[in-house]
Amino acid sequence: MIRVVIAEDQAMVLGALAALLEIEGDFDVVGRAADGEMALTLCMETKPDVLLTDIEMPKMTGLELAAAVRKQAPGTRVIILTTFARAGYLRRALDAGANGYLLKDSPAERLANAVRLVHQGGRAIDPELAAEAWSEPDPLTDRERQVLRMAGDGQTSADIATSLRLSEGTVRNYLSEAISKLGAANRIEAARIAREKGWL
Amino acid sequence: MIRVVIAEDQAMVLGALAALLEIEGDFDVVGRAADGEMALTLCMETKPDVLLTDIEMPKMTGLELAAAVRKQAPGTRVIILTTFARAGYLRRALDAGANGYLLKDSPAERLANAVRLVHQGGRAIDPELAAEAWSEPDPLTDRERQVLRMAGDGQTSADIATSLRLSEGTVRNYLSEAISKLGAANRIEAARIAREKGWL
DNA sequence: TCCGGCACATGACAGAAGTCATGGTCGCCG
DNA sequence: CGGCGACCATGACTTCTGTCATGTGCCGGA
Repeated sequence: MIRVVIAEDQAMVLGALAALLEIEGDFDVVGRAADGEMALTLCMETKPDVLLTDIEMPKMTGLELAAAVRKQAPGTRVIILTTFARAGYLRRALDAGANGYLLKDSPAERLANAVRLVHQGGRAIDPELAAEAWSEPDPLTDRERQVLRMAGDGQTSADIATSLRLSEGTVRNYLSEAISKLGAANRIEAARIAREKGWL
Repeated sequence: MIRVVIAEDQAMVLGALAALLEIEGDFDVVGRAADGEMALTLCMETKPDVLLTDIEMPKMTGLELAAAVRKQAPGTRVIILTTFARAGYLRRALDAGANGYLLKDSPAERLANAVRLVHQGGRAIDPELAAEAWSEPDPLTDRERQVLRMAGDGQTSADIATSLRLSEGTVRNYLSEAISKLGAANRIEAARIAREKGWL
């Protein structure tokens, strides 16, 4: 039996994933956590073979959790399971010591196999992502990203200029460059595109 | 046996939900759909007792799907299962003829009971949401909503005016009214607020 | 060392966005 | 019928946005 802890903030999905593994017969779900801190505690108490975790959770993200588990419960191997096919996330997950990275978009059958593979010492990277990881990199500079994020929340150029202690013209210029780099027609579209690519 | 079709765009979650129901013993998952159109086709072919559907899906939203199923497969009862505790969604779901509305945040045990309840002719509204449903109603008119949605995607007033065969001034006026009704400072913030409330 | 490339920064100007006053149409109620 | 309120529609006016020309400082390669 492979002993598994699952961390996922949507209770319904958490329960469903547990059912999905238990129906296979060779998994024992020894812990369920609704946030990162609870997951870390559970991992230290139960020393599971595998931790399956979402990224976006309250209190501690799955990426922080992966790093903490690697330090404090080194026998446990970590699989990240998330909605987001963002190249940046995969890189940070591997840096944090994760042994697997799956997308919620990929078929359910893949989950059990990935857990088995990682338990045996292998790696399980979602193929959809492995390709995308080497695709177009974020073209935005730090300032452009910062300004675009604020503009996407509805702040005016003047608001942003005040917050960042810049002139209004400068802010508009960053936005203009971001708009041009992303092939957008205005700040709204630019923010939407950047968000979709995971660059904000 | 209660015959169920599930519609959910994240394949992993779809599979997990199916496992969750099948493990109970009294459900038969007769169809799985990754988008709204596929779900509608499946419902017309298999005439399930209950359709369990997400809201945000490609091609056809869960709300549109609920309305279509009510018309074209009236024997099938519909439960909406979604992440979003937005009052506007619940209201529109009930208007569309849904018999249940569950949140992915609520415990997994509740799902099976809700499906059984709805199958017996009852209603299953998530208690977290039932209270919130009677809060502030959508203040936007049809035109305002339509224009705000397009503006929120990054279209300019001129684009929108052309699409809807209006003068540019009219479009700007609708946006101005929406901005004022929502207490926003500009179209971007207005679109964000409306989206969060489930009014778009 | 000198130059080119890059990120950062600014202001002037044309064009888009937001506000306001105004008027039209429809349905509803006294 | 007449008045009222809600929604739809428009143009004039002010404010905000997006673009462009310009300039600075910093780093790495020839």
